[in-house]
Amino acid sequence: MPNPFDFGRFRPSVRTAGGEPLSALARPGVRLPATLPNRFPEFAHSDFQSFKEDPGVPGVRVRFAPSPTGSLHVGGARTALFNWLFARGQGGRFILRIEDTDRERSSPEMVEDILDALRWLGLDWDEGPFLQSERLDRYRQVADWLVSANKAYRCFCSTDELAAKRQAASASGKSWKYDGACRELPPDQFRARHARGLPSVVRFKGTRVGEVVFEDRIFGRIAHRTEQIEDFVLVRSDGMPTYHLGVVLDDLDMNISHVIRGADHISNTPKQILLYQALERTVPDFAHLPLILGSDRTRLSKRHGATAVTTYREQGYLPDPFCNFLALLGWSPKTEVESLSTDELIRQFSLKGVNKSNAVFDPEKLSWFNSRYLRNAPAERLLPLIRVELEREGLWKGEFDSSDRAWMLKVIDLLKQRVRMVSDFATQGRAFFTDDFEIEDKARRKFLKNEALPLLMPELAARLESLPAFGLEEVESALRAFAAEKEVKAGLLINAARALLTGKAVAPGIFEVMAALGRDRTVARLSGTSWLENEPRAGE
RNA sequence: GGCGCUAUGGUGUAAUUGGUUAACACGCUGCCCUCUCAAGGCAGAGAGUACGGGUUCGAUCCCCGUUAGCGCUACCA
Repeated sequence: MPNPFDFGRFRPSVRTAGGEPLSALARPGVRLPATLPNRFPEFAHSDFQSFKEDPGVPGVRVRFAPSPTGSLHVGGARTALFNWLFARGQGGRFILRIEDTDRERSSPEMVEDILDALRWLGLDWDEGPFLQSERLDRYRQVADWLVSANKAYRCFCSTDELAAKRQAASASGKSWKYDGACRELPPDQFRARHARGLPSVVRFKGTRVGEVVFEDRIFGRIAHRTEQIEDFVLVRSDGMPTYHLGVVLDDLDMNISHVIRGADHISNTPKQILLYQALERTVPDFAHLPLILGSDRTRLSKRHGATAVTTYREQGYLPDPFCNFLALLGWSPKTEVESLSTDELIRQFSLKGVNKSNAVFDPEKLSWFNSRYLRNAPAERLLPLIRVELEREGLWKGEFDSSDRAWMLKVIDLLKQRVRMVSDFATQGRAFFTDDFEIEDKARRKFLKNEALPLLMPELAARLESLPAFGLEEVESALRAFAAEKEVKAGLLINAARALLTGKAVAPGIFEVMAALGRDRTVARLSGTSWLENEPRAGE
């Protein structure tokens, strides 16, 4: 097995135009403040001061950091999966963090929803979930330090002012980024505005020479010139940290070794690297994952149908095939075998197998994985899942899991062959679990039109009723003998029986159905005549 | 608009220190099996690797340009 650490240790660098490392320009003697009381005593390596002295050792620590502005979608699930697979494969730690600094859009319900979805997928976390909203003091503390070290500054420009400038620029066809109006505010002006109680944000004081270069584990070398990186906001006027401050500080405090996240963050990475530099810390490894798109090659969204993981759970998809399918979006195993159990996924996953191009989400293939999994799963495993579906339909009976358990397992084995989702057991298999079912029109049209049937079926029922035993073979030979005797094709009887017994045009082999239903139910349904009365309406 | 990234059948992905009939899976078509539908078996269609140049005996692979798509360009994350 290839060693996933084979590709060497990439370190990003920031260089001036002259080529010397930017850290050489950093002001000497600047120290971080003593850390606040640790709000996360669970962290083994979270001491912001000390871990720098102890590089190398930590091992793999990765994280998934969704923001609770919506429920977990397939893109997020794939990101979580890859982090989890990497951690599990490396014997590392998988940490869950909730980025809820956007007060407007975040909600506790969504946090629960995301946790639920992750649990369902089987992606268990080792630490967390940690909420950024509980670390506010820490962000402010570090932001203050940054300001005092002249690596950030307070900006009094109002959003209106900025919007106006941006407007003006775009009106004349030019791009605009923050002009640094407050960057070198004279002390007296600063004091004056401060005294007036003007709201302000904290902006990062970026350098304007050289370029930021980093080696992405997946995309390779990525370079940005620093001049195109504006002085981004670190702390909003309401005191809440922005994403950039949040991620960097959290990844530092949580001692994250590999940042594995969506490629939509590639362009943010240089900003964050600058921040790491300003904080005088080493930078984690970055691995950006290609994005998942809808069938029209635009970013997956609601109008592409289901994007929330919970929707798939509700529709009867299973976590294992779901993860298997997700893993194949952007990653491929070394071998040609695509159907992998979660354990095999862990064993085979490597960042080296991840490609760079965006992938289109194909529900058909997901469905194939799901049906394949269902077909091969032992009935015992499926029973609890099916129970949920039957309960939802009001079809569940206690005996199914007690006195009739053996029978139930047999029925599951029968039905699982041609099912695509768990919910199909309750719909396609309804007639096995209750006598209250309808004969679908399609079955009527296909199988019940022959005029001889109203006479034949009750007679067949009588024949079956008198059978000494009601096993597969007895039933089959009885039906075939009856067909021969009446000089009709066995298929005519078989298909009519299918419609009468299951209500469906599609069902398992008819003799298996009869054996599973048992003599009484089989005879009753075949001899019943109610189907003659409800003719389907004309035109249907 | 600026900046960044990407580009192999319809979809997901393989492939070669540059040399293969460009491979596998989903989907699709036909046949077999057969009591329906799946499954399974067999056979097939579908890309000449976005386009245009270059380097080379030879390019999907290296270089340049173009195009397209996506991402970033917020006091969202």
